[in-house]
Amino acid sequence: MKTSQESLWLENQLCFPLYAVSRMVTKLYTPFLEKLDITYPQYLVLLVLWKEDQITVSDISEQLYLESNTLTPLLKRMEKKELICRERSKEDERKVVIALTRKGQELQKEAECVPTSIIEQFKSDDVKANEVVELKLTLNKLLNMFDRKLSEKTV
Amino acid sequence: MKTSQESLWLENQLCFPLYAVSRMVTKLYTPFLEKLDITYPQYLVLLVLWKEDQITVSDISEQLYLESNTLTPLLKRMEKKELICRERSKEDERKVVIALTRKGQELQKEAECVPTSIIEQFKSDDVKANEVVELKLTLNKLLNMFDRKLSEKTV
DNA sequence: TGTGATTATATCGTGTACGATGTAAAATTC
DNA sequence: GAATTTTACATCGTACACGATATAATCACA
Repeated sequence: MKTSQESLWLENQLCFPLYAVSRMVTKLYTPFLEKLDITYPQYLVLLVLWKEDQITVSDISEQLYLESNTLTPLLKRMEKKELICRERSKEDERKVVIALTRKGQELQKEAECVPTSIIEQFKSDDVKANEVVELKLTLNKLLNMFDRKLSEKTV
Repeated sequence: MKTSQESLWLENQLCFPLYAVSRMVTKLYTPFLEKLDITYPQYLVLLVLWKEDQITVSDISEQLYLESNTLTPLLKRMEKKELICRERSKEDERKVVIALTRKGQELQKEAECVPTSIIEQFKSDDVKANEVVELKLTLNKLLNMFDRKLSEKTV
């Protein structure tokens, strides 16, 4: 049984390795994304748009769990780089439709090598492939759980 | 076998749930930390200091994997809140020693309930306790691996 | 049909993160 | 022991995150 003091040790926390690994993985992407002149959150937006183009800000918001206060400035920066277009919907003037430009579409080909390059760096003697698979499964379960909790609170 | 297109789908990425869950867990802490008038990274600094007081900025940097460009302003804000003292070391004028104030020490008692409150929220029908343990183990392995890689590059 | 509630996005302020660079003290080298 | 290198922090600029709030368009319904 852990004492209440011990429960406050950094090495006993789950949250800390989650926070630290997340930042380190983002750093892994940086050299690859720099070549494409994009940041990691911008890459995530592109992943969403490459799957489905011409979607609203709130569609992106739902998929990435980022609010408009984060997305609006981020999307404006992507517009300035001419990766996307932002346009008010005709049917519903509240909505803003995000569409890939030619440049944004063409970036997909250049990005196709990124995922395997990253996975490569996860391989090591200590961390087996099946552990990484388990990690991803558990994280996705947690994500869905937190997602449900959030929507329950709104209702 | 995944196509190169499919490898760019958000749901096939490992990095994304890592990034999203990390942010969500930080949000879980917010209501608890707000009562203590601290942020999540400030809480991490306190965790380090509660274990070992009177350490240098680079000691904290090593444990949290945060550089001085992040820590210096963060520690200054904590100094303004009178949680810590920042003082140049007499032996080595380059070093800055961080020490808890009385207020910073006393905050520990109030924080002791936080870890269990958070763990409580991880429990769910979908995510079993042993999965959370596995998650933590794998994340720590990855953290150590990336840590080694970083130090190799410096050498 | 008007009017209050809801929705979709934007703005503002604060606090991280982090690459690049600066600076002064200490260590190393010649 | 002076010059060079390294170390320990600090500063600067840019880009997220996010709580709180604003605003305009749409919806709901009395």
